[in-house]
Amino acid sequence: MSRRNQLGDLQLAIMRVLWSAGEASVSAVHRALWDERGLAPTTIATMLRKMEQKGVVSHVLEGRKFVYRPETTEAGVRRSMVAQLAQRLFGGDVAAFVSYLISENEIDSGELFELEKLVAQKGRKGQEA
Amino acid sequence: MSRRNQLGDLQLAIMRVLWSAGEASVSAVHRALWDERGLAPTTIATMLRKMEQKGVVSHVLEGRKFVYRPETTEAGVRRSMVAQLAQRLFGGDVAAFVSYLISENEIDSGELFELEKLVAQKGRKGQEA
DNA sequence: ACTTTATAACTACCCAGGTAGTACTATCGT
DNA sequence: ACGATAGTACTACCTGGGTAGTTATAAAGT
Repeated sequence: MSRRNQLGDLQLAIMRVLWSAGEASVSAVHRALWDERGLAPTTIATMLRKMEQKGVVSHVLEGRKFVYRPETTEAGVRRSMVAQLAQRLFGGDVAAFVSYLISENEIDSGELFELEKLVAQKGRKGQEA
Repeated sequence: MSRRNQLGDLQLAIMRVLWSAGEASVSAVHRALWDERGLAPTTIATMLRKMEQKGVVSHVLEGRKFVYRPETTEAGVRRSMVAQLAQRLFGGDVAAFVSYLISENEIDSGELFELEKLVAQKGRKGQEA
């Protein structure tokens, strides 16, 4: 569940297409990313092949084209990638990570209010257990 | 301030040594990381050379050995790396990032209490402005 | 049937992180 | 003076992300 879910930038972009579409052919992915990246179709195809070897997508043959499906969830990828950064930067201490984010970044007060509620809620849940 | 501060795992480990010691020779870094990694001294030396080309460290000749100094701060590196992940995963929305972290990860209630204070404090500061 | 066109496979690069051996040089101990 | 030691430089290799050309194949149009 770990190394597998560490994705590069292009891989993430491709996964986003697959997650939102459910499944997509190479050319569909290519079209979806064309404006944002302008890559050659073969680049997309190569990347998808590499990603399949890695296990994050799979394909089925449909007519004469490959239709790719995601084999990992967005939540899982987020979890792994965040965990890895937390590990790298804060020795895995997520709370330290969060407090760093709050203190070092500009978060507007509306967002902070939402966070306050979220933290309070979580806090109560923690108390129950 | 961007690509430069994206560091790999070993690079981060080396930087931590330099940050905490202020400066260190190759062999000092090697010794400091020996238990944790067991790498060859030449590996450390090579990495430091690569890091110097990148601009994150510099060296001065002291006697017959190179003494390396960090040329970037821990805060800067954290900022860049967190920003990059926030970009990759949440389109740069740090608040979304934080709320994700709080909701999806196990943070114990003591830590949450601290966070609550921190958020409240930040909230007040935001109100003033 | 023959050409265009779509699709996939293979191959090849580049870059950066990571790992380390080998070669050279200077210094140090005897 | 000479061999061991310490230190750097150079070179090489592996991996994975990223990018794409070239080639093979199959389908589809005329």
